[in-house]
Amino acid sequence: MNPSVPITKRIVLVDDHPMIRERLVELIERESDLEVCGEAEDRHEAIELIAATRPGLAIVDLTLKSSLGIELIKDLQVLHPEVKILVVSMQDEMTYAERCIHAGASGYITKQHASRHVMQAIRCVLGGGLYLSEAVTGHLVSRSVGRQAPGDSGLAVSLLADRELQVFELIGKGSSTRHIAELLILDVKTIETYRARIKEKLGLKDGAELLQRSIAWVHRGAG
Amino acid sequence: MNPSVPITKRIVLVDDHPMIRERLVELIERESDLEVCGEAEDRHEAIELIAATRPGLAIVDLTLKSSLGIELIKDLQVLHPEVKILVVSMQDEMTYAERCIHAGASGYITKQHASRHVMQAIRCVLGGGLYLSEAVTGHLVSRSVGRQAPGDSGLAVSLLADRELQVFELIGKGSSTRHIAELLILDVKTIETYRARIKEKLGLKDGAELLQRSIAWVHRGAG
DNA sequence: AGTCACGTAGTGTTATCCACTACACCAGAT
DNA sequence: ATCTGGTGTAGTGGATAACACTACGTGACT
Repeated sequence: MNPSVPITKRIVLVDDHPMIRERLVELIERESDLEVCGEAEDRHEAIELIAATRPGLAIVDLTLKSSLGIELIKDLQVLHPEVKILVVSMQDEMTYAERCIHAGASGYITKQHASRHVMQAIRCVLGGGLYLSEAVTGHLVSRSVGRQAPGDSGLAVSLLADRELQVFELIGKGSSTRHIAELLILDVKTIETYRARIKEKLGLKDGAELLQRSIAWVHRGAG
Repeated sequence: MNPSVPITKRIVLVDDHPMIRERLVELIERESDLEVCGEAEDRHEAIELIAATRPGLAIVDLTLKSSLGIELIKDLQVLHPEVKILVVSMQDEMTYAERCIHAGASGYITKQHASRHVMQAIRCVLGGGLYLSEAVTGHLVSRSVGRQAPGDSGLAVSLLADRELQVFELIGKGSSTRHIAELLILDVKTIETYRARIKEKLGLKDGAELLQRSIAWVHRGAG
């Protein structure tokens, strides 16, 4: 590890927006010790490319055309656990960041950030660190004070009791409290209690946050 | 109009993704007869900037933070009808393209397209033309040729007015009525009216159905 | 044998939804 | 040149749903 002869780190880009890729290529190639060794537009391409090139880092967009980015992250985690993953997403929702990290990513940054933050994130992740933008860290830290060990389950959703989870899922599908009550043959008041307990356990502020979380949960395949 | 001494065309960029802006700046500055005379991240900034600089073209992202893209186009159409507008959007839905053109844009291209298409679009619009990517034109043409029978619906969602669609999308993302009102800087009562009109147009019975439909729409377009 | 999480439900207050109305504006149709 | 209809905006008043808080039996773990 002689600093005067640094090893060139190889990076692949997975994003279906050419302009973003082009910009990333430029940023990366400008650094003498980094290079882009390939680009992919979807999950399939990405997996082949990474198998072929064995890069040190994959920069992945969350919202690929045909496939969910998060699935790609999980795949890569299994297939190539040594490849670091940095998520560059359009979404600023914390929900996504949490899921990505849990799925195995080492960094999450949104496209709202300037390129110098992106470079920072790349460096950080390549150096073995975990990169999260401030907004997100605040949220995550406050919820994982216990800093659970690797096995952890991570997702707060696993804190939910069975009935709570059922209700959570139904909320995410857009069912009203009344409808859920009828479905489960319970009093509306009982469902309200569940809602409250879920919000408490997941640290959610109001019904809207609960709704958003549950939608995300239902639509990005459970953990 | 001596071709050997072309007038430099001035362009403003309105997009909340710095990386996209950076890439566009690069592409544009590379052309000798074009220049970027300013950048904005939201509607307000954009309007001030355009009033101040009077560019020949504004390149506008549809999905600004608070999803006011279309409103911006309408504003500009009224305030500065001489400024051409090219929409560069993440959405490939034709619904949007159609609306944008109607609102006064002269071009619509998605970020999925390579930069050379973007340049083409810029040239086309600056030259006084209308630019649409193939997929979209096909759709528009087929629609203006007769089609549109009563049962049609094609997409019921296309019955919605612009504001209604905005609200519909925000509902699908789990935002509360209050939150939507704040985002769009409107009275809660106004949003309630939109909810009612959406329900009517889409034939939905209650809020839960509205919620479900909007979630489905947001999380897998069309339907 | 006592705490603790869970499933269930009640009370009272506050916020939201809903049905209806209003009105200005613009675009097409008559 | 006027009428009609869609759109963007907002209000009123009554019906519903959400929220905060409390309650209690049951089983589990310590």
